[in-house]
Amino acid sequence: MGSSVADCRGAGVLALLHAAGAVETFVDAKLSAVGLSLPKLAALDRLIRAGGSLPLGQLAERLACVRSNVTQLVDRLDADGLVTREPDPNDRRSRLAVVTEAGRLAYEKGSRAHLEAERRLFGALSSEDSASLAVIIEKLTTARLTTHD
Amino acid sequence: MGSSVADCRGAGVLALLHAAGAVETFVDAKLSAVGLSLPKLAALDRLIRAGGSLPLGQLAERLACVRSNVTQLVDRLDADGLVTREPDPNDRRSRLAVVTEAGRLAYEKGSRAHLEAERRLFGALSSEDSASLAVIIEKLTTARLTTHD
DNA sequence: ATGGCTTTCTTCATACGCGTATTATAGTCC
DNA sequence: GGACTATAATACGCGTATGAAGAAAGCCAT
Repeated sequence: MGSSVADCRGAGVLALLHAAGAVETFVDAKLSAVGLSLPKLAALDRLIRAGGSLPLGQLAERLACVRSNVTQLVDRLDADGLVTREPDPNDRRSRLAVVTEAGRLAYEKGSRAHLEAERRLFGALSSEDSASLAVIIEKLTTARLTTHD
Repeated sequence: MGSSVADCRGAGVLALLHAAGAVETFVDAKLSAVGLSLPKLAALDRLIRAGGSLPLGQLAERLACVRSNVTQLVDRLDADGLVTREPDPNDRRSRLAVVTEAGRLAYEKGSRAHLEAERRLFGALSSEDSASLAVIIEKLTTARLTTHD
């Protein structure tokens, strides 16, 4: 992401976005040490969980983003040698993103980096904090939908 | 912004980033109705609070982002007619971003839209929730710094 | 005063997200 | 079988973020 939303005082939207931006920056910094970014790690994660390959459209769906975005993300992963594009034998319209060996390796390292970052950040929270946070996140994400007149 | 960080289960980093992305999307949607975005509103805010104008470097500092970013943001605000660039009488290296009348008007509307979005989102939270969130945000943003070895 | 650092802004390359064409392939219906 | 529609990937334009490198202006010290 990279929010830029500075301001913060109080616990309003801006404070939340600022904190999220800081968290993301922190995690991304850890990941960049192994040549990854959060979007790249997420893509590798979906591919590996799916058994090593997916049509780009499927990948887009699992990443909850638009197709054109995945096209570009896979371009970058391809340039990094972490995935390759191969024809889909079942549907000639479709192309498969396939994780390479280097991709699996990067995923291993990236996952460890991510877990470590998570421990650093969330280790500062008590278990009640974590529980509150889960509730708050739930409320915030559903608030928009219900007030969606 | 648009984080793309899908996954979410539990209250880990990914869930937090996902929620923040959703919140940002929501606020941005409200702002786009008045022709603004969060970065643009933030820039207008800093300029107006500073009395109507700032050198670009100062603006970058107050937005907590890099200069090149502000150059482009001011380009867009300029194109929108919300800000103009004027020479700094005190230092010819420097250029001032100056809010226009249209800029002040947009700021008024944008602020109202932002406040309304805030009410919608945070209205779903109890006052204990808000208090917890403030604490959590504080802990998360300082955790990184203290474990910064 | 001139030569050398610093500061200010801009430009360029890159990454990531969105939406909207456009193109190729598949499936369907007359 | 040929036209229509649905779907997959891509191309393109744009907003927002970063960082590196350049140009112009100021400052300082010899």
